[in-house]
Amino acid sequence: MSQHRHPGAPGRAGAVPALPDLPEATVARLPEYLRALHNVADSGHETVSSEGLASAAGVNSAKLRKDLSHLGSYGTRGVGYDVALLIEQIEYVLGLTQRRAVALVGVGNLGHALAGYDGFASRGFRIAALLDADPARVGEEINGMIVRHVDELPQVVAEESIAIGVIATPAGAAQGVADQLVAVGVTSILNFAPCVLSVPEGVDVRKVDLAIELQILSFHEHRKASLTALPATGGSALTALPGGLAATDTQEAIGT
Amino acid sequence: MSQHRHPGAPGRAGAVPALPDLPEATVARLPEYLRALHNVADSGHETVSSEGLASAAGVNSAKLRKDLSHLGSYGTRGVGYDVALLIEQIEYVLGLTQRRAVALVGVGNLGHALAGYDGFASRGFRIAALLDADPARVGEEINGMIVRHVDELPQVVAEESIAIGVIATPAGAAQGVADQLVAVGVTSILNFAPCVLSVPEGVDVRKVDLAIELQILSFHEHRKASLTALPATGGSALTALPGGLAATDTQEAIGT
DNA sequence: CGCGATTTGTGCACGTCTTCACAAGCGCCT
DNA sequence: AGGCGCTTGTGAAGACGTGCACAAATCGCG
Repeated sequence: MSQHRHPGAPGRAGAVPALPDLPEATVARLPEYLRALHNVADSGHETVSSEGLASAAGVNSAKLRKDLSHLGSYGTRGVGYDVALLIEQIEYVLGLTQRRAVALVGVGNLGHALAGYDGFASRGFRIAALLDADPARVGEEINGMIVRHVDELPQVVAEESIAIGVIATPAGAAQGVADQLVAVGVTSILNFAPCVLSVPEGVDVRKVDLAIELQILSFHEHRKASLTALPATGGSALTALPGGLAATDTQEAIGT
Repeated sequence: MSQHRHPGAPGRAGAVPALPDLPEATVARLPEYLRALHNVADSGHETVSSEGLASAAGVNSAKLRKDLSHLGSYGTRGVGYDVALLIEQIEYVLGLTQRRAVALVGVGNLGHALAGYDGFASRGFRIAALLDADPARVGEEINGMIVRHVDELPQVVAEESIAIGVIATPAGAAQGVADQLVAVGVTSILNFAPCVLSVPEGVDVRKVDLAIELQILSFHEHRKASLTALPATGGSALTALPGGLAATDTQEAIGT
């Protein structure tokens, strides 16, 4: 392993240099590494150690090294990782070498915000279409784009070669929209509606539920409260939490 | 074990009936079960089997049973789970018996949408304060609430006894806001800014990064494309994905 | 040219999560 | 009252993810 030759990234023509099938946990962390790497690059460093990158990404350095090793990584012992090269590698693996077009269905409260979110544009995506089922919303202009009716999905997807759909409708409408998306060839869905989607095999769904995140935090609050209520000496239950707002993980000190 | 007596939920006075410390993976799924249970309740069923609830929540029934067993669960063999009782139990464990107040910092694009998101209100939370650092935004009314300046945090937190903060600022401002939140006694943070927060021990942080979710989907798209490109017979690469938009997981057929 | 400082890549052990498979328990019907 | 079918709760096995600790590799310096 690790003869110094780049297996896939640079010659980005035919693609298909046999993507290694990474552990899901690793895949989920690669985007975070990518973001951290861009920060490091912006701060002028050409290389970064696993330690430095790990703390910038909020993980343990051993985990980071193992993750990177899975993609046949590009580090140099005694030196660290070449920032530019690693960015290129991760972007390649994540399929971000070309900007991906996504369709956003549901331009309500949340959809509106997503349509205007520039974090998508800066991280490899292009919102290529806004769609809604409500005729009252069709025609509205958001962020320079016109909202079209969801029934135009077939044309829209064909025009823009869209493979990813984002659902930001109410829960009741989500399954229907998912079916429509699948029917026109979308194979990845990001679902913001609080419901389970059922899709054919081969279609990937990820779900983001804002209330669930809060509920998980609520559990920990509850547990913390029930612990500080009994134990002996501690004192300073809910109201205290005195000074020390200092660091714990220390992500500063990146390259150097 | 499992003598039929409710360890904690009903007598909701003194609390502290020794929360069992659940596996994190279980905690992360409880909110989904809760949502599914409300659906079941709305459809009129009084009991539900692990199979039924599991498919409504999009998980495997063995996993659901084990999860519920961790909280000393309330099922009856041969019958299933009492829907109302289970709802009460899970809400208790998640600390949702009283509505929790949260402070939302950052009323930009995304923050605006979060402020108007009714999913919070209906799932046990109350947005008790909107804050922003930009003087131009202070005073604005959103959804019946007035935006206050972030420096008023100490008063706001005291007034409303807030323990959870939501950060929806740009990445650059997030760490500063987190420090401020921690300083006034907030012990749980939901972070929408694309950056790592460093906080003292005892403070919980959960992160939601919308672009990361898309990048994970992008990886799977890339992999699917690189697989359908080579293999022999398949054909129908990107453009096809013919009919069959049918079900796979089938979450319908809930109780019955 | 060799040596020491540094940092990656990884074998191994450990812990957590998932899944299977089945005994124990419950209600209903005869 | 007894038996039968259904469903929970759980032990045990397996899969997966994590973190330690160290050998291998590279650089820079004397």
